[in-house]
Amino acid sequence: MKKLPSTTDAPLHANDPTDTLAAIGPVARSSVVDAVADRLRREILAGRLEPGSRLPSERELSLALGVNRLTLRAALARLEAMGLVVTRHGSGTEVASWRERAGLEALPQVLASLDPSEPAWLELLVSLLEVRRVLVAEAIALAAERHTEADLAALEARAAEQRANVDDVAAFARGDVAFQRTVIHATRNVGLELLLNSFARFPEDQPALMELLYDRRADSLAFYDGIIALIRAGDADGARDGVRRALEAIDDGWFERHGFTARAAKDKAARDRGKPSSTKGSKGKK
Amino acid sequence: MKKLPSTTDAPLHANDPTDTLAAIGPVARSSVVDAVADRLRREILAGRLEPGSRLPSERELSLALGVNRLTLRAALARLEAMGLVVTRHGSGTEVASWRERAGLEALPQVLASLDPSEPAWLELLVSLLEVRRVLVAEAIALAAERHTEADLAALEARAAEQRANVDDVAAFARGDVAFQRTVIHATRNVGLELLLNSFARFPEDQPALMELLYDRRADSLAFYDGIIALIRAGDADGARDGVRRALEAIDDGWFERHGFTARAAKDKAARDRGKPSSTKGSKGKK
DNA sequence: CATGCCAAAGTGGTTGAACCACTGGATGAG
DNA sequence: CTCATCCAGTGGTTCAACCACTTTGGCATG
Repeated sequence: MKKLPSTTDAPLHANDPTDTLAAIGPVARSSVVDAVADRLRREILAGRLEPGSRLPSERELSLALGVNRLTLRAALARLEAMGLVVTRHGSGTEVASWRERAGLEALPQVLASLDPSEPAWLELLVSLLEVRRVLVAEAIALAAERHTEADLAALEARAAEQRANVDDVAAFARGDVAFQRTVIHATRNVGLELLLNSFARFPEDQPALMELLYDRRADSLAFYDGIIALIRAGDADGARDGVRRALEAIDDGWFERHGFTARAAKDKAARDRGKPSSTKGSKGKK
Repeated sequence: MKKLPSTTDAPLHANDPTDTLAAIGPVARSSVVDAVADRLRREILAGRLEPGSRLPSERELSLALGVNRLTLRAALARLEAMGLVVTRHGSGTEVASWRERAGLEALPQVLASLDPSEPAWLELLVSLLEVRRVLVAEAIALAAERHTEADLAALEARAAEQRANVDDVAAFARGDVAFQRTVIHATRNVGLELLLNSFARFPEDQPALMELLYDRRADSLAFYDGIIALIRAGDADGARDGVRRALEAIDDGWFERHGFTARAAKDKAARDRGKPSSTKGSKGKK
């Protein structure tokens, strides 16, 4: 029987005492299938189980993990829904390429399964922030076109709530999602709403990352006001460009503050192959 | 025991003879849990099971559906992973609000669970196309910045393949996804790659919709050439604006061709509250 | 020798019954 | 009235057995 690359061996059971220690973490993983699914998810996302390779049979694997076959099946079902694994009746279960099958909600998880010192980690974070910039800019632009007075009032309310959250990272992260949801509500676009959902579990799932990303919360408060002003102004195209550039500046600042300057710059240089620095506009944020 | 609003009653079993007849369709739904999950998914997405309401207990529901409790559980697990349902140990399973929890991949499914004559259907399609426009434009812009010669060659190859697919909608839809994947590969952005995955199952899952959306395949071929030219030119900002406007024109044309003119226009008017028609650019597609 | 059938082994899929763990409201003591 | 306790009902897990599908390799047939 093939043995999985072990992280923490030991049978996975509901009242495993280690859970008590980890209770400070993401949340007590009380369920066995949660534990099994998490374990396999990490193995796959960290690349220790290669895409295309076949998993051991359910009977073997369940034995190896010390859980019932049905429990393992529940975990595998979850992974399959996530697009991390493909199972075919009569044939077997194979590891899928998450890049080709998983949805956006996998990105935070991949990020969490890697170490920030790895180059891949930085690449993923850059990708994530890039996507966020586009979506935020577009949402604000559409909101500028389509908002009502009620939307503006709701935004003001959310921004006010956030002022009370500056000292609590977790609360602030949740509040930020709430603010973005309010913006998106003003766009009347269901697709953006669903897109946001992929980011929404982020705060709960990856509190450590939140701590990193949501430094400078006071600055965010000012940014909220800027966003509201842009939406109120109603100039979609202007808002789109302004927000895009403002967010680029913010993200660049974040990388510098966190000592990614060299690598980020190198990364950027490698990308801007022979192109004039076209994105260096002069337009400010507001 | 509460009975579900019935669509097709009758116990759901593997070798249901109707599957043979439907084999031409999406693909033979051979699995029981597939059938159960599909059934419940439809009930929820079509709004027949209201968000917030509690599902019958697993024991009751499995009995009502004529399947084993574990089979039902597998289906529920899938729905939970999709964000359509939330289950709490000891308490029960309740229908979640897909707008607040589901990912982008739910959009095509919701679309498919509604009738095109319903107003909600049009709203969803408009949302979907809007999101697609943004993502495609951004992908092309980033590709313009970061592509290599190899990327361009791959794009040419994909475009050439599509010329052979003009007569086969299904093949063309798959090829279109492949083309977009190649564009996105040139962006070096994993997030966009994952985002595309949410659209990738579309052709397999909703062939009927493909028939509708991919009329005018010859025009798409020309559009491919235009995209490649834009990427080769390397002007990110120009590409972004150009593609955005071209796609807006294309989508508007689609709505007109399919008799949504009145409603789409009304819809649009309701949105452009007091704004000058700023999006009416003059730039053509290439 | 080439072809096609088909039986066997191995894989995932489904079942029924039983038991465990958790939640929330009913119960009853203080 | 307040609070601790109990318990009925819900989801979670296990077991052992069987069903359905895929693959493969050997065998019969041409």
